[in-house]
Amino acid sequence: MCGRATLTCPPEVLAEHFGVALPASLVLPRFNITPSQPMLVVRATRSGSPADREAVMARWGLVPHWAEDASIGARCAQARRETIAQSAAFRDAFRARRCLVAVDGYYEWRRAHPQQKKTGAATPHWVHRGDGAPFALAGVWERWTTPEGERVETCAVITTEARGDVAQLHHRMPVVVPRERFSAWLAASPTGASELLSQIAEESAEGLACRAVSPRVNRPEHDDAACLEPATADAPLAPEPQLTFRF
DNA sequence: CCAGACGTTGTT
DNA sequence: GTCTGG
DNA sequence: CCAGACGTTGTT
DNA sequence: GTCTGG
Repeated sequence: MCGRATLTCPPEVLAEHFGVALPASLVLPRFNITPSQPMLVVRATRSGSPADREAVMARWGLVPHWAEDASIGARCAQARRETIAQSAAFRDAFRARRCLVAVDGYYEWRRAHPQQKKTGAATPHWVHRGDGAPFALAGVWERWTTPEGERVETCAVITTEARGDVAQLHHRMPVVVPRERFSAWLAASPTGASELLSQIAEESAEGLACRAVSPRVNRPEHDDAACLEPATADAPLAPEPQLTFRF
């Protein structure tokens, strides 16, 4: 879950919402952001006050500082809330390098029936805020140095048990940080971060809406507004339990 | 002591 | 089936 | 997350 | 880098 994302809102909306200047390398709009691609992340500045933030682009798929090659990043696009504080790959970042991953939606694929594994019958859904605002996924970031000495910034999104109506889509969901908790999340002490994360996770479904969209988004090279087209109601391969436009 | 893992998803 | 690339 | 590849030799 | 398994 949460293995694709969107960032389609105007840059001035993003800058205002997160209280940052946007990096020059940010490309907008994005309708199909995949793991391995740059994500917009907001973090505390190196020596600034808790409210002092900066935005940078970080490759989606965290690579721990001790990794010998970057391949582990392919399996570290998400970090489980339940284990992040103990896991070797994520715990350092969780203590010292938490961030906000800026999105205005993410995709969730839902199979109507368990039997539909190889049949390509998973339907993509776009999860977004009912009010259309961008929002923040709880994340962590790392700086990895290649054998050649090049520095690469990477990030991961934290997932938790699905809450509320989003649970109808999937049993996991990203942790969503409400705007009033931005500073607390970025500034929490290493010990306080776990407690805060649990609190934030409980509220993660609030304000989210969802709609079934075109399978066009399945292909990572499709990065355009057609990905958000509502799924055509005809030719459903299987009856779906009532779950449609918005919660 | 050294060697080897270090992660998530989903699916059965 | 499993891994890599996007 | 899904899509697509998944292999070797030799020869041009 | 650090922990677990042998």
